[in-house]
Amino acid sequence: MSAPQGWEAIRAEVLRRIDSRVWAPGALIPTEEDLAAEFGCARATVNRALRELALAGVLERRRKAGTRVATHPVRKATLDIPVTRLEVVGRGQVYSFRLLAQTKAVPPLAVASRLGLAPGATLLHLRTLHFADAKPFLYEDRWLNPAVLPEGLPPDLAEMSINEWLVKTVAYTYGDISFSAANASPDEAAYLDVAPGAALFITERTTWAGEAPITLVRLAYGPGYRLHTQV
Amino acid sequence: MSAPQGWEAIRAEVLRRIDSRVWAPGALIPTEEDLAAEFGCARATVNRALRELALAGVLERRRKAGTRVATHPVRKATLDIPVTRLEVVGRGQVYSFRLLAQTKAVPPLAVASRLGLAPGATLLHLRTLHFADAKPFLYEDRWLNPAVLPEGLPPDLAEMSINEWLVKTVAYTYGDISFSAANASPDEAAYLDVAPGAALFITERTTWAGEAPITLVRLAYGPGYRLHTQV
DNA sequence: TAGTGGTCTAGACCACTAT
DNA sequence: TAGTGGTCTAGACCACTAA
Repeated sequence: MSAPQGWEAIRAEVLRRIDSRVWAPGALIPTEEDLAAEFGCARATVNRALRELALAGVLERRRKAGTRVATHPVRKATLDIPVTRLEVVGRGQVYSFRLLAQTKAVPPLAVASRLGLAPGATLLHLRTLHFADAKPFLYEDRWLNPAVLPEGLPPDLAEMSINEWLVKTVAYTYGDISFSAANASPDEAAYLDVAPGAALFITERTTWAGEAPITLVRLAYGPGYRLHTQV
Repeated sequence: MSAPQGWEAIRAEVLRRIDSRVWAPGALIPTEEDLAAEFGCARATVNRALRELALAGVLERRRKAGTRVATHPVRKATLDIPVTRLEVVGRGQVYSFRLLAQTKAVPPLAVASRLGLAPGATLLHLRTLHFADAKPFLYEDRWLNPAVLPEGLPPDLAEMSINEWLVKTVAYTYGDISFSAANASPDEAAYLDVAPGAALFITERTTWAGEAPITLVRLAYGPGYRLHTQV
């Protein structure tokens, strides 16, 4: 057996009561103090359990108003955003990558404005193809702000992909991510070895270190890719 | 000003030290006890801050081994999974939907097995088209376990979509979600008013109440849809 | 204004694990 | 086995807000 102890047991019991409709959606549940008395523990322990459930979107809490079972469960799903190499290795496949192009260029206006840079600023433009078991897995198109690279690019890009080198070298404090779908352009189709127009899963990330933009990267995954999580 | 106080201030300071490379990736940081002494607070307060950062993937903690700055920041992104109606309304558009079909049917084997049901079990099959400002927004294909519906389907489906009625009626305790991309089938293209083969953003959810499967639903979003979050 | 959640404290014991 | 994080306690004060 491994019955949860402590705050996890309380979280489980609260979930059970919600599931069995002892506490219906929208209903007010007892105060932390009352629950602590019922479960014979400190209020902080109940607080920990209810706080986690509120974070997960199961409960809605407001001071003075008390705690309610969420009516519209805006469930929160937590996604892991792994480094590509580890993602491939985690599937039991062999990882490799190939740098297709590395240039200095003035980015499109949309890129510059997304990064909050003046139009006309020069960025590094890198395009990389990542492989799983020697099969194309991911096409990466990256714009990189040279100002955040104290020593320029690493000399040896054989060992480590740009992304991995970046996260070791330039810690970022803030970023945003979006997911969408797009039809493969002729170029992308050729790189990923799929039919032109195939539906690709697209991840776009922008990252910042404080006020300074670091990079904007677009990842195009071949057909069959799935991002998966639990709620 | 609104300088953070308490554990949030500690979290901010730790992030600052990581960002400024006072604590490099992979480095061991002081123990909770030491930090509590430095910041002049209780160890529990430091623990709260470091726990949040570990949850976010910024730190890696192990008993006895101490706390390290994550080398491969498997950053965690938190996504909100809203009810479709609220998603549309949240964009400032008018929401409506149309139930295209409602039948009892034996689902494909893949569906039955994903739900852990015996092959041959009969499920409800619902197909719904959701609109934003009278434009097709989302095509929904849902299999529903009738065993979890104590009173059958609601008589009036004009007010509330199936999904919204479900979450009010059958609280679920567990689910999983996956995101992918797919080319629009001829049917989907017709419903969503896009070209056949257009890249659609696909969300698939399976939900459970305890041991009982509730529903498996596939949502196909038209081109232009983006799921967005911050890290 | 009073009720409720949010957080902090000082101390304690325990669980895990590097050595 | 000893060091470190994980959690709990009993009590306190504060922040927010419904009534």
